[in-house]
This record gives sequence, C-alpha cells and structure tokens, in this order.
Amino acid sequence: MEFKEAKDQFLQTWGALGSQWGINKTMAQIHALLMISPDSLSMEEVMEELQISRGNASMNLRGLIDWGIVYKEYKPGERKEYFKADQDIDSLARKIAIERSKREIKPALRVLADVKNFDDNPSNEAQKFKMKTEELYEFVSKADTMLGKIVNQKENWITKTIMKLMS
Amino acid sequence: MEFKEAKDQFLQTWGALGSQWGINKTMAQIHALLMISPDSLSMEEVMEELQISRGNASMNLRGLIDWGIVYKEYKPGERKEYFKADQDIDSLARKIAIERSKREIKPALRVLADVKNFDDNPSNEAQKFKMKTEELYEFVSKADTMLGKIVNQKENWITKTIMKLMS
DNA sequence: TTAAAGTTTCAATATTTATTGAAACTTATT
DNA sequence: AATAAGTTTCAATAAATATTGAAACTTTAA
Repeated sequence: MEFKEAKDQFLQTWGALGSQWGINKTMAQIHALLMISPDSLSMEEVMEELQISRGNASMNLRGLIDWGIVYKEYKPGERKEYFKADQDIDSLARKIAIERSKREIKPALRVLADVKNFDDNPSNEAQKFKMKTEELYEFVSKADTMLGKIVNQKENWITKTIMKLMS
Repeated sequence: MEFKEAKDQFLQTWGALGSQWGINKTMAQIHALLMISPDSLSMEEVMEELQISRGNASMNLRGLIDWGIVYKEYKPGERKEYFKADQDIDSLARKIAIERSKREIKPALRVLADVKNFDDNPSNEAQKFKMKTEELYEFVSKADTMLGKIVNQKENWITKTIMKLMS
C-alpha cells in the first residue's frame, strides 16, 4: 500500500473507532492527523488535509482542546495558531476515560441514586423495581470505581493492569 | 417520587446511558423495561409502555436477542411470544464488552495491522506515521486483551478486578 | 484608527440514524 | 383451504447530528 493510501485509510478507521468510543468522527480524525504529523499544523492545513470547512475545523479543534488532548502552539514571529496532539497514547486514553466518567457515568449515577429511593409501595412491580435499581446502582458505581483504579495507575496503565489480572 | 415517575425517569436514563455505550436508545430502554418487569412481556406490552411502533419494537427486540441479552419465551396455550431479559447484570456487561470487541475493536485492529505495513519511504512524514501506527496497534491490541481478561473472570468480575487492582 | 490576518459563531443545510405503519409473510386454528 | 393471530420487512418519514459558509468578532501591526 502507498503511503498516501495508508494514511487516508488510517484517518478513516481512527475516525470510525473514535465515533464508537465517545468522540465524534471529525474530532477523532483531526486528532489522528495531528498525532501522525511530524510538525504541528495550522487550521488551514487541517482543513485542507481532511477536506472540511473552517467552521468545522474550528469547533472540533476546540472540542479536542476541551478534552485536553490537543494543544495550541504559537510559532515565534507568526500570527497563526498551530495545533499539536498529545503524543502519549496512554495519557490520551486515560483522559478520555476520566472525561467520559465525568460526563456520562456520574450524572447517570445521580439519577439512579435518586430513583431507587422512590416512594415505595408493596406491589410486586415496585418491589422488583427497587431491587433492580439498587443492583444497577451498585454495579455502575463499582464499574466507575474500577475504571478509576485502572486509569490511575500512571505510566503504562494497560500493561500494569494486564499484569495484575494475570494472577 | 412516585413509582410511575421513578420508572419513567429510570427508563429515560438507562436509554441515554445505553446510547452512549454502544446500544441504541430504544434497545436500551426495552432492555431496561424487561429487566424491571416481574413477568416477561409481549411485544404489545413493550409498545404500549414505551409508546413505540410495532416495527420499532420488533427490530429492537431482535437486536437484543442478537446481543444475547434478551430471550423469547412461549407461554403454554398462548400463541404470542413473550420476552424476558437476562437478569444477571454482570453477564449483561460481559456480553456487551465481548460483542463490542468483536464488532469494533477487532476489525479496527485488522486495518491497523494492514496500514502499518505500508510501502515505507524515508520521508520524515512516513517515518512518523510508521512509528505512530505501530504504537497504536500495540495499544489497541493490549487494550483489547485487557478487556478480555477483565470480562473472562466469571462471577462478580468487577469486584474481582477491583480486588486485583488494589495491590 | 484603519486595514489585514486570523478565529469564532451560528442559522441554514446536509447527512446520518431511528422510527413509523402498512403490506407481506408465517404459523396456528377452524 | 380459508381465516385469524401474530411477526417481520422495508420504503417513506421524522428526528437527531454534523457540516458549511459567511458575517461578526478579535488581535496585531502599519
């Protein structure tokens, strides 16, 4: 496969993977592009390479900065902003996990905590509901704790986790 | 909060959570509904409770059966099909993890394996690309292995994983 | 203080994804 | 073999999401 072809296919695939794991397609593609670029890129260059509009580039670059996985860079003497991706994949995955826990799991937990304390009544249906929501609350809460423990192992967390799970 | 209100809010929240974690909103809602129902439900009952069309109910129930987290049940003397959800949350999460690995991670890995062996050339850009795609391949591959190890601990895998990570 | 370079915003539009509903199909019953 | 009960399919439609592009805004420098 030619370099250009490989690169395009990679950007496509990483975009699809990203959109399945919580960041949108364009965001994932921009991130992928920055990750494989030897130098930081200007917005123009990102637009050109991915064939997207200025507005799209601007919004998604901001999104990436909000996720904390892309940084602005100013080149001396130049007015343009340049963008570069965090190069450490471990830290990338860690940030995404933390962010998703904060944005999705924690709010859902708050609701679960809330509904499981509804005004009880002795019907079969209500009892089953109580049981299941309590169970689900425990489960989601533990899953979130597990996620936290996994990503809090600094440096090579995946390898470390695999090791610990070997036993 | 009244039972009815709590129930509706729960169905909403579980639907939203589901759609962020890989199964679509209606599917997650149907599953949630079946999970909290003391008895198995007919398609009619699901349609009624969630206010969705017959086609929608039919397709998403099939989807749930494909995921292996909902089962058909036939009541003696009755012609209708009834549906019930797998009651074990651990096994539910395990099945989703396995299925997503199969549907999303493994195919992406195949592409990564492919592109990282592109026709090399000595340019800066190509070298960086080679390095990063190899790194990403390693990472995704390890992450998938980790996921596999976590979900393969039968019974209370989350608790077990937390335990092992304590050290 | 004006113009130029660059960035952001957001209403309009396009794309993608989910849902409906009615016809076609399947299976059981008389 | 005709009818009724139930289910599935899928083209049409609706809803949700993403993208564009041009105007408004910001910053730098002459």
